[in-house]
Amino acid sequence: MRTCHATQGPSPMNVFTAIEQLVREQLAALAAEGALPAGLDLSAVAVETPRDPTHGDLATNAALVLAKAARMKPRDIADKLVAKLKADPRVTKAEAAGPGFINITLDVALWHQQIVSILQEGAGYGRLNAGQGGAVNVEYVSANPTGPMHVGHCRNAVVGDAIANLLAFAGYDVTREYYINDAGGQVDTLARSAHLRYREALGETIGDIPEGLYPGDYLKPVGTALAQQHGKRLLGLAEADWLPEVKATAIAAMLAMIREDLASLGIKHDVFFSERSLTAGGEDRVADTIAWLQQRDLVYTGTLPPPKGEAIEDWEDRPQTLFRSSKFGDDLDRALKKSDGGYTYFASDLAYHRDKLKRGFTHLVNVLGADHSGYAKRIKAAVSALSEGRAEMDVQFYQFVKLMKNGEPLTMSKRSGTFITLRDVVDEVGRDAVRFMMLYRKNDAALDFDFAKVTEQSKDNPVFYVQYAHARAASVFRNVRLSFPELDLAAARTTDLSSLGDAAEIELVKQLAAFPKIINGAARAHEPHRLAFYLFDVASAFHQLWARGNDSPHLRFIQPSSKTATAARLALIGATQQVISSGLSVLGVEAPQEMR
RNA sequence: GCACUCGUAGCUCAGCUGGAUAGAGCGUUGCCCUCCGAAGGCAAAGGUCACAGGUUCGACUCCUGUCGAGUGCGCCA
Repeated sequence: MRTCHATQGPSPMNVFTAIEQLVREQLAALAAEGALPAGLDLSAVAVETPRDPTHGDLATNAALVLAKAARMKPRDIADKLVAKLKADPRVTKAEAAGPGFINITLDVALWHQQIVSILQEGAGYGRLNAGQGGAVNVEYVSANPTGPMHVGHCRNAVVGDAIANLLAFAGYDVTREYYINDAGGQVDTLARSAHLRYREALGETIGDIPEGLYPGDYLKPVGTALAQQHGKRLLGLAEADWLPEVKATAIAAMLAMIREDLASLGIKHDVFFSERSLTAGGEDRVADTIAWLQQRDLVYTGTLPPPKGEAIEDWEDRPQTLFRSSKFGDDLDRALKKSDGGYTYFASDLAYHRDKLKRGFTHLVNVLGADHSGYAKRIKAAVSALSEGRAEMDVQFYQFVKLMKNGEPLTMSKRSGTFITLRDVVDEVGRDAVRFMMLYRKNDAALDFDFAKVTEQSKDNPVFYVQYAHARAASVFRNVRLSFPELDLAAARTTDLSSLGDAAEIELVKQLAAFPKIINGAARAHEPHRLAFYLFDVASAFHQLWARGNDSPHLRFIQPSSKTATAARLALIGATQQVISSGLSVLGVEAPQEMR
């Protein structure tokens, strides 16, 4: 996929893209002169900030990556390119170094322009139009509607929501979707559990909840509601007669609860898709899907070998309806029908994903817990078959969250119904802290979530560190009115920035200039944690610059003796605030003006 | 047995499409508030990137194997 940093607006500029473009232009010029072979693949040519600041502002690997295809020594290419780059007025220094890197030092005015561009673009800075090719569907949470959400769902919810935000920010047309598993045996169990609470609400003593039913207190209100609605009418009915009604009521109640839980995290899905709807209303879209696959010879009747691991006691070697998923990279073909004749979960999922494709999505993202990792190949195979190779499916897995308190693990017991709900966590530590902590880790890394640490307001807790940078910046804008009542962000936007030149100031601008690159990479990889770590780095650069003012008064932001210097620094601070607030909003975290 | 994910500082973790001397926080040691918010900053110490091969100008990153951890393996969802 091509990287794309295209932006809207009058003439916004990004240092990275501008210099990358310059490098490509000069490589093309060299090719035109015959100094380089024509038709070289430039896709691997990159411009990045070198780790060692003595290597200049930017570096390109162009000579290194082109050497082989061009059949030239890296240093020879580098020398030719250096000569070209030096001729550009924006470049003050260019030299070949190491194995063939080209280190570039830029006119400081370019960094100043970067600040102006960020302020010009405002909330649009960092937005891309990388996704103009197609619509993307992000399916996340999809918890069974059998109870309140717990911490495991929490990570799913936050990661999925951040991926959706990220893709939207990168220019994709995003739909956030929740698949309701309301067709299987678990919702029947829910209905039976609710029926028990119904009898309880009518005065019956029910004693211990039988093994296999859901014991949680959260079903008591459902029982009460059923009693109010139906009186004793349901008591006389056979299970087959009361079950559908009770089930519908219970599922609706559970979904309402789940929506509230999600809302407490600031999450709202666009579509709630019911599994049951696939086979309701006189149609059977699962059968339709199987028939569609059958026409393409992707379904057959056969037997599967028994699993090699632990022996299955009631293994029965029977012929069954199978989907040829092994033809699309899966290890085995997969069953579509159960021995009782009903569809498997996977069969429904095939129909569901066919529906997604029919709705025009070309990119599908699914967020699942690590316990479903075995499902990935299967569903990818399904999408590949159903879209005939035209849509791509990515499954993001996350590891489980270990809840801790002061270093001690908190155990949850489903039996007793005393698990820790998502709501408990949000109520105790707050939405922002929960969201940031869930995102401050790679998805597939295990996460210890310590209540004590997450509520602590210190550097140990990256949420506050980043938010504090934003609040500190806001306080400068409040304070500046004392010295220069007429100075504000609008005034700073058009000011002369030539007074900015300290290494710490330019370092911060470099960080800010990388924002669109970070968005692009994180969106493409579906890895929101990259953005969280980036924001930590921006905050760090800002705090460092701030602290420089302690020892060097001339670096303080507010310079009572110089209005232009103060205005220039306000521009830098304003740009920093913009990046932090935009980035945090993608993560779904507030950017506070004040944190006292 | 097979598949997926992972193994980086004492601890918890980053490391972008393969780039230059592998980074951060915590913890440890020593510093910095008469001064824009110290919820902050500076410095020191701390590494066989699990192990062994391979690919190449170059490997924490890609390939193979070994060891170790987690997850899963018709008809649950």
